Amino acid sequence: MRPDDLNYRHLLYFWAVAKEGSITRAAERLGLSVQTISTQLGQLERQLGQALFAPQGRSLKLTEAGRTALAHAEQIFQIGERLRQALSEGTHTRPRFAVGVTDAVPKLFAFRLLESVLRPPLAVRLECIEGEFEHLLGELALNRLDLVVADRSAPQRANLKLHSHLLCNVGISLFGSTELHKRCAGNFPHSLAAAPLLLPARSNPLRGAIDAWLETHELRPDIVGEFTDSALLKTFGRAGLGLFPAPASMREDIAAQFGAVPVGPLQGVSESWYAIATQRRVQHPAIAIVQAAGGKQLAGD
Amino acid sequence: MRPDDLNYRHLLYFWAVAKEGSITRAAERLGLSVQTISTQLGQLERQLGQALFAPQGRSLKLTEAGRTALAHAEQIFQIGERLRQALSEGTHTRPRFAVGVTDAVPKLFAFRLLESVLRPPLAVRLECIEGEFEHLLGELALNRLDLVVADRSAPQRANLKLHSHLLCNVGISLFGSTELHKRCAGNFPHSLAAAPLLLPARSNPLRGAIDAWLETHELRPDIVGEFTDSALLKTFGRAGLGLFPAPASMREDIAAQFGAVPVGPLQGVSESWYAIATQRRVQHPAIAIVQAAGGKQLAGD
DNA sequence: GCGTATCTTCCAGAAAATGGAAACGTATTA
DNA sequence: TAATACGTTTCCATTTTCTGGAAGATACGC
Repeated sequence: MRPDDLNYRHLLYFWAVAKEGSITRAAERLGLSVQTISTQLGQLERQLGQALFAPQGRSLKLTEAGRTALAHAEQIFQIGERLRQALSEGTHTRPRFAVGVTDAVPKLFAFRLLESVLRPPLAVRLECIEGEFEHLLGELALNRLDLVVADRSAPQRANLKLHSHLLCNVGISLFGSTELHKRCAGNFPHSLAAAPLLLPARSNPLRGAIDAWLETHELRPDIVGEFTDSALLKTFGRAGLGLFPAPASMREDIAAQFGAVPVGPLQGVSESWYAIATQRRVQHPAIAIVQAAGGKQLAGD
Repeated sequence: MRPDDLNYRHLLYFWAVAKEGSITRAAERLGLSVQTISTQLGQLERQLGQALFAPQGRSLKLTEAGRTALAHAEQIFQIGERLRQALSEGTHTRPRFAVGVTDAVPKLFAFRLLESVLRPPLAVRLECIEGEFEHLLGELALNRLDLVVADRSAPQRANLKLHSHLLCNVGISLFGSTELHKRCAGNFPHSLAAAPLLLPARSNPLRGAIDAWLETHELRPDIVGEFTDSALLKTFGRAGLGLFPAPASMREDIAAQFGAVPVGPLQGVSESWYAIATQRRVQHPAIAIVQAAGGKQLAGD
């Protein structure tokens, strides 16, 4: 490699830093130490003969040259990622559509959202990945995912151009087996005082809203379980181990699949689901379909 | 860097090998040893999990996966090169147009070919590079040049998609100072038997044609100098040190600039100039202008 | 001011790239 | 058929580059 050739490893680190907005976060995402990134970044700047970042307080800000570099790097690594995928998936006829879904999103909702992209005219090969919200956003940034469906919108980070599209906002009720319903339906919500409850984990935005709701109603129910995965939560609910929160509008599905009925509404508590994508010149055609499907479910409520 | 990330250095070497058609040539161009390239290529294939090349006799042939990889690599390194240039040239308003010109091309011809791109509507910043034919083709392959003007067309190498456009074909005469003209113009070409001659170097295609012409006429003139640079050759000619070959149609220019007049035509000897470009989706707009300018000079002859 | 968060510099150990030597396989030539 | 030329691959010691611990510099918030 000639000395004046671009060092693509350095460029990759630069790209990560630019998108994450800080060396520290980029180092985390790349699984490297900050010194390493800082050093390589310095080498890249020295080689290019100009600064890509300017110190901005205790963090960094892209220079004009940096913006140019970022725009090019974005393209380069997008193509690189496509190459990696093209070679790893062999010669499938169906185009790939990779979606990350956080645990908290009801499987049925995700299913209805995504089922249509499998059918013509798109007929993609759907690749579904579950995982931590932050991890999924990382994969999105690396162009390894086309879309993330989550129960929260994306934090706005500098240069990481994410677009969060609200798919659906639903009111939440507590559901329970018929037995629990018998015990708790009367005098709701005061009947909850001694009721067993299955709740989302604290990392889940819905959990915060439910905790606040319990607070206002001065209720101290017996929290018997916490889950990140909404399906697992409902499976425990099906066994009658506790009341669990779920979208009021999914009453029928929950009755059919989990044998549970609404015990009472959590007034003012709602859950939102978002489709999060990177802003690209050419969006994956399946994204529009998914967004439309989200809108339909919203209208159906 | 994650272990399953693309190694862009390896990809660069693969790209060079694919375009050059052999590891040996790629190693030469990159200034590395064959073992190095071979090793890295092997690593890339192992990491991707499939062969990019298949042995074909004692050389290599792209596999289907290799063709996919090449197409992507081509884009990646083209963008990388644009980035390098965008950053090195700062914020010029004029778009860059980089042309390689081999020594053998008369400067005046090159000038007439290229002058129009400096003027509106294109108004590019012209970057002229002289050098060995092979070296210039290398720069072209690396996308560091947009066009090469040379006295020969490009050899057809596998995967190195070059397009040679014939600009001009001109008949050659021998020119000389008025003094030499006096000595040699009578009884041409037999008068050449004892005449001092300034000729292009043996690497030049025109030289082959001239040698053949001398052979057929059974002439053994006194070759006093060999030059790769046609301008330097003519400068010696101007000093009266020998007769020199030049396009018959440039008579007036040569009289004005080098004080030399035609002594006699080399029947059947001609020189061609070519504009050589890589085949891209979007050609540099200046290339069309240059090709048109070449056509005009041809018409004028 | 003091603790904390962030980037940078220095340096030694770890990892990767590199090329010399030689083996191997295939085409060309005698 | 053998000899030769050409091109790739493998082995391995050397060189270069990358990496992260430690410590220093600078900015922000309380």
